[in-house]
Amino acid sequence: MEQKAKTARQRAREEITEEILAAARARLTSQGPGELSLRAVARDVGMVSSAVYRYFASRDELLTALLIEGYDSLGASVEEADRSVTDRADISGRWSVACRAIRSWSIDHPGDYALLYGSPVPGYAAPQDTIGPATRVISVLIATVIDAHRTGAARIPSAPPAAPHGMESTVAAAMDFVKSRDESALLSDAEIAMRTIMAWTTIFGTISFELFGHLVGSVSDYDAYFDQMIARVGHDLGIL
Amino acid sequence: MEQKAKTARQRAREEITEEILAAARARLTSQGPGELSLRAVARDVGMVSSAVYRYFASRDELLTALLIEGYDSLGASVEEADRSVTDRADISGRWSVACRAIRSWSIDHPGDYALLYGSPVPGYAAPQDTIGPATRVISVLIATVIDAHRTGAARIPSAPPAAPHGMESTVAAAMDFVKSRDESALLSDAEIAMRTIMAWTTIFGTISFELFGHLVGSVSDYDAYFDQMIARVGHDLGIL
DNA sequence: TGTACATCAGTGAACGCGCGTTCACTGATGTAC
DNA sequence: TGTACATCAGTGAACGCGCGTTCACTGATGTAC
Repeated sequence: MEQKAKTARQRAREEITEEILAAARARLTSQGPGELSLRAVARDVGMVSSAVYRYFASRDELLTALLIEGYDSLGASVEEADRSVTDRADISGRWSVACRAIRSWSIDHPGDYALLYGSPVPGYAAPQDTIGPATRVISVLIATVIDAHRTGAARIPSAPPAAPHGMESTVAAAMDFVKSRDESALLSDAEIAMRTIMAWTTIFGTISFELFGHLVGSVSDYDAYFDQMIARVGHDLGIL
Repeated sequence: MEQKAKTARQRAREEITEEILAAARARLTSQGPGELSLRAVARDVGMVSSAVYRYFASRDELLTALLIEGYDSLGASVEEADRSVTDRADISGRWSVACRAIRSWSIDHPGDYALLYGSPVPGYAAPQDTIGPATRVISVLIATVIDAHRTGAARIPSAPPAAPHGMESTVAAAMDFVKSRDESALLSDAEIAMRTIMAWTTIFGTISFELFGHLVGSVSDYDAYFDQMIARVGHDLGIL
């Protein structure tokens, strides 16, 4: 399939596909994904609406491509941020850099963020292809947690006295997920798994609250708040 | 303004206003708020689309009414749950009952939840009238935290070593909010304020992740997970 | 208690609009000989 | 290297649709005398 020289047609196709996606993503900034209009996107790109059908079979297929591109873009940002910490034993550095990368990307791509983490588009069900890209962020976080325990830098958090008993089955899915990726079995401690999911949820909950306007009366300095938050979440998780 | 006997007209107006709102809320379950169609709502109620304009001046006004109703409905549920704990010194009981009430309401009203806590409707800015109702939930949580400290049942959480210094201004808005409600100044400890906002954010972050499908591969038992989560969040906050 | 007028809920037609998708077409690009 | 045919990107018209909102109207309800 791989050819030495791409034909002009192939090159043009790839470029225009990207142009359409870029225009659609730009539209998402001011419009919800449910209202995303194929005709408007076509207009932005400078083509007639029917021409888009040479690239995407339907509006839903465009949405799917946007979802995948979005998860991949966010995932790549976070992975790159993590990789930028050359001292791999610097768990604290890796943690804050990764968390901040999530937030920075979200602020820079509010439209994509709403598509990925806002209310789902009614009548649209994301296909299987989106699952892989969607797990890239949590995978970086999990890897950091696992490394923290490998190097002995982490405590295993203890369940608070008020917590209900018997938690293994609650987070079993997460532990299976980690095991399936053969990341050793260190996350097989249920308490670590629990706290990792909580951390992940809190990070995105914070970003959603910030972007969707729920922190307006409560937080004065979003940057500072986020840094304070991830320090506490990392601490509660046992890695800071 | 208050009259002894309402006229038939007045009674009908109130009832039909409620019918329209109920139909709109039902629509929100299967449609995003951005796609909410006035004509569809009118059809559901059994009137012609123009008749709705006797009750709401525009689609935006309908949305505003739905927002207020939604926040009030959620707020009332949580307040009632809190009130149901007769032993006011039972902080643990009040905490879990209130948190569970938030989740129960959300699961029972997924459409309203998406309207309140999902991506904002593009091109629609919520007016001032929604602020009051929107603060009812956090007010219940804050009251519990304050009572926990009043009765001496709570610890003041300490900032983890990794946390950046100087946090007072970060959560100043929240502390002002509490002070303005004259709930004594006990939340004026910045660390408590910080942890309270984090708890609030985590609770809604969890519900959003659950309802929007992000926990599918990670959590096996949502009920159990939620209970485990609020136990830990309450502990981290110092009240459990 | 009865009449005259004012208020108001609901009707139905109409407005101008943008939407997703289909289809027959034109003309440029690519491929086989 | 040149020609003949196949592939494919983009056009423009058309389809049927639902939308928010306006408007003149009818008939029921409410109010003042």
